[in-house]
Amino acid sequence: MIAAIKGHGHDRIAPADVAAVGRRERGKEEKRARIKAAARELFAEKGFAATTTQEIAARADIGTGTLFLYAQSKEEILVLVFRDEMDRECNEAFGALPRKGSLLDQLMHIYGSLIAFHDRDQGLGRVFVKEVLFVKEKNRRTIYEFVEGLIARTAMLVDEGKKRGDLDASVSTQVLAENLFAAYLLRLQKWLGLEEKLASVEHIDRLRESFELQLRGLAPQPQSSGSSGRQTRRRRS
Amino acid sequence: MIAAIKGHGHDRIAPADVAAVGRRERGKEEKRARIKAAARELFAEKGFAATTTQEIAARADIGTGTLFLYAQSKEEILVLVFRDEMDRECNEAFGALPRKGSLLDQLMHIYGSLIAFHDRDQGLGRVFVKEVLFVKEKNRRTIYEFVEGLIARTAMLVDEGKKRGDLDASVSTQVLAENLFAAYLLRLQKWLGLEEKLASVEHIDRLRESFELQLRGLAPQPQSSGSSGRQTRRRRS
DNA sequence: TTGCCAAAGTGACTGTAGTCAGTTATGAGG
DNA sequence: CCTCATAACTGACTACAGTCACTTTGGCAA
Repeated sequence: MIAAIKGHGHDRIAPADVAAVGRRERGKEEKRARIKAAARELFAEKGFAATTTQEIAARADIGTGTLFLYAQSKEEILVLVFRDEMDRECNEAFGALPRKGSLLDQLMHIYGSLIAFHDRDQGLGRVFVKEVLFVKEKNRRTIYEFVEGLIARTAMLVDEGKKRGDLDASVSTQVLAENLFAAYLLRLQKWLGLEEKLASVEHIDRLRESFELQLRGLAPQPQSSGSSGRQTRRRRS
Repeated sequence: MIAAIKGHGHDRIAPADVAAVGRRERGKEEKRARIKAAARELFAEKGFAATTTQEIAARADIGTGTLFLYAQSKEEILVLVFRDEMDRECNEAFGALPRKGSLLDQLMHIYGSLIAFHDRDQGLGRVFVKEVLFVKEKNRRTIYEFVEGLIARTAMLVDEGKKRGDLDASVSTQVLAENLFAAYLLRLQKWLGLEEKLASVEHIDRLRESFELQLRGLAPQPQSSGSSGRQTRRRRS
């Protein structure tokens, strides 16, 4: 298939050229794509549990063993697929961010759309959310990146909130972002893991309550130096 | 082994009597105990992955099939074992609660000791934490109860904090308790799941930061009615 | 006591995730 | 062009979680 382009002698390829990365790399990328496509289809058709790795390999037209060069477990195959879709959803959500809303509005916009996303396929979501923080794969850039990326983007929102004056400057952006994400993750896990068979709308409401409480009292202090003197200002009323 | 006590004729058992629940129930309870013991030993000896369900069954002196009457998966066997130990740890921690500490101190006492507990066996902890919110077993009273129980006890601490005047009365006890637990769980999952190979002490520090931020600004308002303006918009009962 | 039913128990068996010893393709150097 | 090193690939195979058709046991009523 199209040996082409390989002039013959010593025409060095530009190191970072896109198309000229050699057959190996291109082949791998193409296989990875085929695996994702095959898995996506089969999971949609029959669900995660009922799909066998053999089937995935067959539909992707590769050997069984090859599959496990690209993912270290069946669960990781799902993660491979899901990560793409989560990224897309996430990018859309951040793209359509209401520029003039409060921080809470913005957070709900993002995390609400993620909950809505999971609402569309709870079966797969369940497995994904379970694996989320437990995937150890050689080729980084899957879950870890996704989680950290989401937290980082949340941190950006928080930072903007600070600049707008919604939040006191002494609040740690990173800690707050993690706390917000933590509330989201717990909600997701309780929803998809345990019973709690509420409608997704209710989960969104609950999440809003969590967020509200986290943001409460973090508005800038009128004038005093940053740190609010911890607790008790007045003892028992 | 001590057939005993079964007088012989028609000595009716008091319906809710502890020891006289009939051979069936006693047999089941005893088997459950044997399973837990066997699993505990084997997991400690060889780790979770290297232990087979056959081995557990053999050491517990029951058939393979029987094992799966008591747990629906290998992971659930671990949960069975771990739940007991977590309970013990948890009870000890709550028992030794510093009565005169601040809410933050109390929270750190409880959750710090849980982190220390997990520090002692990270391999098993990893599996446990992964399963925590995803175990669906017929006989309730395992994970769900543990998680909800811990949240409820956290809520008690929060409530006491309110009574002491550490927290404003308008703060939702339940929501705050869940938020605190969420921060703990995320920390645990990042620790045992992803890399983050920090020492447990560091995780404790990070957790304290999370808790501090969550409690910040929740002290009672001097006199005005609850909300600090800005972004509380919805209320919910 | 006996007979019956349902609950509990069993282990040979099955389906499948994941491995590994062996094969093939790629590309670098000569 | 050929040769060699090694990365990529393969599918027959293995180990094991979990099932299921059958057996045993316990409890109860006649």
